Amino acid sequence: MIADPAARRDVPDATVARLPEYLRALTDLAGRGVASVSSEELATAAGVRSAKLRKDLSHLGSYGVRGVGYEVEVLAQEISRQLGLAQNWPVAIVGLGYLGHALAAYSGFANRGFHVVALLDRDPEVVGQEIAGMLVGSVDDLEQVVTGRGVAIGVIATPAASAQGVCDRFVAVGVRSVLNFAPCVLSVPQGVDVRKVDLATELHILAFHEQRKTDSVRESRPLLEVSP
Amino acid sequence: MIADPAARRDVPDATVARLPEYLRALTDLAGRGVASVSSEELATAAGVRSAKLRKDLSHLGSYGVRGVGYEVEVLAQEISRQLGLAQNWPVAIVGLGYLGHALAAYSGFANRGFHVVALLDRDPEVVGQEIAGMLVGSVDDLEQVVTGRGVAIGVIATPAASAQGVCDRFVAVGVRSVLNFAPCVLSVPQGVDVRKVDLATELHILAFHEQRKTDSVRESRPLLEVSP
DNA sequence: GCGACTTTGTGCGCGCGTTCACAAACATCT
DNA sequence: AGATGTTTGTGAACGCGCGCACAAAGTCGC
Repeated sequence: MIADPAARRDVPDATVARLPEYLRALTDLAGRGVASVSSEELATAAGVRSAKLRKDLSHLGSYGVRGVGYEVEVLAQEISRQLGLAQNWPVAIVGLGYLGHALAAYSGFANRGFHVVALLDRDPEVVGQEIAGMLVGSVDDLEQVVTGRGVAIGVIATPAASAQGVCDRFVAVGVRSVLNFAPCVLSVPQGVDVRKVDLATELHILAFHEQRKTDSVRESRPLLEVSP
Repeated sequence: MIADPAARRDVPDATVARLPEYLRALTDLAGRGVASVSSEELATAAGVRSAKLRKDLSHLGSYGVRGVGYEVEVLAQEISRQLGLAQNWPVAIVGLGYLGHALAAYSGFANRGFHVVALLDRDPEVVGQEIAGMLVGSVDDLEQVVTGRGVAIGVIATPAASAQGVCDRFVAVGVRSVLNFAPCVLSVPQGVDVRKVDLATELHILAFHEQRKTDSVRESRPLLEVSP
């Protein structure tokens, strides 16, 4: 068995944020039967520059061969291991509106190191329904379900008003990683990680740049002009 | 009419990315009848430090009063204007699986400066259905719909295999802002903005940190210990 | 076996973003 | 009106991350 390389700690956040994309690109290549890639090719597939990719990978250790490139399977395995996807993390989803429904049915979870072990909702109308082959439970049983099924990551897809309450209950029973889709800020004690995804935020950012584009078109006439 | 303040151009990307969150917090405060906030309070509500908030706002101009704070309505109006939300951007959503469905039904769009004007899918089974009060059209009519209804922002919620094709057709008819939910990299010509949201990516990042936590717990015994 | 070529891994400089700390500006109280 | 207190706006220092450019290390051809 190979011991952990020296470069264990200290992977920059910016690098960690890109590792999933590298892994996706590698899985894609492996699926098409590609056995080896250069940093240039992989970088293109992942939408970054090759220098950035190489520096990112160097933080994990040295898994390439100079003059050749990277073995797709080996590198995918290593990134997967570093991200901790060997463990098939048990995930619970709370709130099964349209978004929660989409998350429960998302194959990207099951296929990529995660296992949805619980669906919970407050609405008695929804509790008892079968979604994506799983029975929806009551949010009243949150503590019991989280503890019993060893949930490590909690996903909140409730309305904003309920989000903090659900989060608090997650934290109280030991969940230290929360993915929040509700449009609100969650306050958590130290040691708990919260990541937020707001669909409207992304659109707002696009709108900002779109406005700047149309503004500058109005100022200087030429259409479809590339910058000098 | 008030002329645009000097600080028009040059809003840093990092600041733009936070403006939507500030706007959400302000809208929240306004809804609760709050008329004035300090940078400290607003920063807490938005999940950032007050110094960062003030520097961000300073890029838009000077809308606060020293010794008092910011008028909620005024500031919300200004951020809204800067983000270009006065225009109610017409949005088209392609791909109405569970995720597309969720996006179409998401009230955060309609209420916050966006107007979903078209839903398109490839599956004849889905075309003709009514989703969120709107009839689903065929993706074959994409060009006609985009042009006819003046679509400015395209949302792609198709499987990865179809995403690039849809994107190319968007770009060909003049769409320069694309929001991509498909797990793949889209290549676009210069001048077109693409933002990507991958639900699995966020979970992967959480998994990485979660693994580091459990690793360090295994190394040093104490449970639920705060750092010194 | 040796030279030419290819590709990785990385040292270094630069630019952006964050944070600190404080002066300027306004309100309030006496 | 002047003193005191509060909060904004910002100059300056710091740190992180990105990109360049190259040496190191391997392959391939002869």
